[in-house]
Amino acid sequence: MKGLLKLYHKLLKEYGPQGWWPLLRLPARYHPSDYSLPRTSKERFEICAGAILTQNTAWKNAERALEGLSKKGLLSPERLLRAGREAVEEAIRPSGYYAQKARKLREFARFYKELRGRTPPREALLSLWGIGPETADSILLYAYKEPRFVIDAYTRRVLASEGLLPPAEAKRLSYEELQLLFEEALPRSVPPYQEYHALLVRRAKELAKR
DNA sequence: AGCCAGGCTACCG
DNA sequence: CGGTAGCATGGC
Repeated sequence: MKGLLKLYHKLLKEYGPQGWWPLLRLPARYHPSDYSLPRTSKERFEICAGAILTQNTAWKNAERALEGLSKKGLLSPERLLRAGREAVEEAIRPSGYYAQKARKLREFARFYKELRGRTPPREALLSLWGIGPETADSILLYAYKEPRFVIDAYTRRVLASEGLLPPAEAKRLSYEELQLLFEEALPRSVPPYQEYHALLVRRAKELAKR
């Protein structure tokens, strides 16, 4: 689908680089045009945790949960595992679904530790409780810099509103089918995958304002 | 005062 | 397979 590449350039021109994924230690959180992050295992884990905490949740609330974990010194796999379930739930309460997300974080933490820095296969991520396709691909793309295009609810809306697909089609196509469309339309490279996904979210938010 | 937010699981036909 | 209830808090 050729229109996909055109849309990318259009959105990039209109909004500029978005600098995803946000990190707590950066005052502005976002880091446009800096594709060197994450640089440490700590930052990598923070991205993974954020990907879980933001499931069906506004980023602002996910960020509060991350800050809650950070403030209590729980933002690491070891500390998450050592802390009690209740302490984790309490720290992440603002992000909602706190009981489920506490379990997801702790199960992911065990998995993360066993990786010892290696990049997980997508199938391994998907086999974890609480990690679906979008969360897995967000982790791979932003935390591990693997070229996997992330599809979310916004993607479908923008495709339809930009006239690239009939609304019924945008809805009917599976996650993997949509992902393939984007991955075939773009150069197989991490920065454009990161930017395009973030730009689609940006666009969808602008759209929602009216 | 509802509706929605950077989903996923479990269970249904 | 596709469709849907349940999970929960905070912003608008």
